[in-house]
Amino acid sequence: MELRQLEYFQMVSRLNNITRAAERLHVTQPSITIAIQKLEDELGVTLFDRSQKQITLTAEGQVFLQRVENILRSIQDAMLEMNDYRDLQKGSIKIGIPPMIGSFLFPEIFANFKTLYPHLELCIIEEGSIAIRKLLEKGELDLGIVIISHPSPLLETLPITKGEILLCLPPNHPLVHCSSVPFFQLRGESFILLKEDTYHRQIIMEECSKNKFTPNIILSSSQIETIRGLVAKGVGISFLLDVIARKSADVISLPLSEPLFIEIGLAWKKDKYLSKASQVFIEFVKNL
Amino acid sequence: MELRQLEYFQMVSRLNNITRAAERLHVTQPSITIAIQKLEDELGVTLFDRSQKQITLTAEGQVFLQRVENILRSIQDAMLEMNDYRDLQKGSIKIGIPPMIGSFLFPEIFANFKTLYPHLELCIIEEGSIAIRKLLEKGELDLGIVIISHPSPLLETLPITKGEILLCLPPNHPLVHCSSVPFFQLRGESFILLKEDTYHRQIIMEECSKNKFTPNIILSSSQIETIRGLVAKGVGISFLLDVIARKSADVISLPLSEPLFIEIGLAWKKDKYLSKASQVFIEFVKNL
DNA sequence: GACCCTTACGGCGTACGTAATTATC
DNA sequence: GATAATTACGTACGCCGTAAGGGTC
Repeated sequence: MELRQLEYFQMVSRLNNITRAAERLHVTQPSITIAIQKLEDELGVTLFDRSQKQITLTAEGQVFLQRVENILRSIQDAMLEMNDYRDLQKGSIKIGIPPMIGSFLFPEIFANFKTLYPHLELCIIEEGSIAIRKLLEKGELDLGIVIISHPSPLLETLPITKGEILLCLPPNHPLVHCSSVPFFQLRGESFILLKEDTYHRQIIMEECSKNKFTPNIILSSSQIETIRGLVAKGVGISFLLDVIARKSADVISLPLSEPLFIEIGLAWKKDKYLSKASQVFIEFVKNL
Repeated sequence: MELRQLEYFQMVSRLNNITRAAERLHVTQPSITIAIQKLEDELGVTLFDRSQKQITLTAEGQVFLQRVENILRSIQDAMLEMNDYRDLQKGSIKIGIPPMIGSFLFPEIFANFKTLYPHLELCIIEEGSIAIRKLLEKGELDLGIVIISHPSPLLETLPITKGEILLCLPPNHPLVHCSSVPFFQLRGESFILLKEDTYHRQIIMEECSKNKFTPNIILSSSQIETIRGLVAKGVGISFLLDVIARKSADVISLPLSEPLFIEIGLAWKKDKYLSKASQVFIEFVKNL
């Protein structure tokens, strides 16, 4: 059985005339005669009554026509849907966003992208940056926003922006009047950090070990807003990205004497197939 | 787009492996590679991720697979249905007919059915009603005419008609002038019965045991005509269905004092696939 | 190096078109 | 005799199989 035969059959059924059907389909009418004969042979039924000059569907032919109309419509639908994907009328991107970065960078990117590509769905996975990297490497995410200072051989990256990690203090903290703070001075402080699965935390921990002390971590959260609240209340100190810290009126943020810069970027698995939608997103980010 | 491409696509999707798919489909694997490439070209989307050693469906591919599974199933269905019709044109029904019932009921049904469905062949298996029931339950018959007073959990039944079992006597028998005969009066008679594999015989035997005697069976036959001849010659007495007995001029038939009724019907195996032809026959009998 | 997919190429089947034939009104 | 379907036949396109080439683990 061939689709062509079904299409011929459908047209002949509609027109009750092989010659007209042939004209419509831009083939000669013997082609249609043969095609339908073969179809009938294969099915083992007579689809058309040829006893009159004008051929008409038999009872079996009518039943088969119903089926064929359905089948051809389904195929049409499937092709149209694929066209939609091709033309980006459809498609979804699974993208991982870590809390620190997602909270300031993503809303902006997201809004702009959606106005350009309203049909594309962005499926957001909120995880720590280390978890996101693992998911990317496993191929379970299409894209992720990560700190690209720790490059992975499995991932392709595209820088988006840079940020500085600032020390965040309660307003009544003795250090608030310094213009910058050396890291070792934080030795005795209570630290409030992001959860273990983030590079942000890893960076702070590395600084501590460089300065030969183990931080007193009194709390870990993955919610920026929680951390900020705790710092404001004087529970402890923390570290936020500059863009976030600046928006926080109730905490004081200061640069470190040896400033900590991080580079933020988009990442995806090398050599993995990227859906058209993901490719478009990468292009979009490139042109920011 | 070609059906072959869709079939290849489906198999590759299922196995995630072109080589295996090629083996299953009895083609070489380049054929599949090419077919799928062309499909992707036509659709304008990438269906498979070929970056790993093992190819896997892309997001678009997964969507397309759903569609394709549907389409191929529809086509399969359409072909199966046409096969059913083909069987209607060339097909045959294996139907079991017991002697007593077949001899009066079947000729009439058969003749009418044949005029309506001249293409259908009715293949008649003549066996006793018990044997027919067993063949039905084994699935070796499509349909059977049986006495449905003894229902079977494996069989579906459709009542056709009822009949009364009449006592048949030679014209010179002392009981012929009675209007009805009590069964116990037959104690000393010579019985001529149908063979062991019939319910008809079983019913008579049950009556005997109810009346506490063992019949003197001098002969068993499966031929109604033989039985009738023997009764006419005065060899013994027998029992025939009313419709048959009435047509027999050379024997006298009388009702029993406690009349024996049987219900006759069409039966077929539950849950067994019924060919279109058999379905048509059942419908035909329903509308008698 | 083993496995798997893709590319290259030649043969063959077959679907198509042209032309002739048959059938119906 | 006109219209329409079928049959007959030669061509040409395209699918398939064989063989070689590139990737990945």
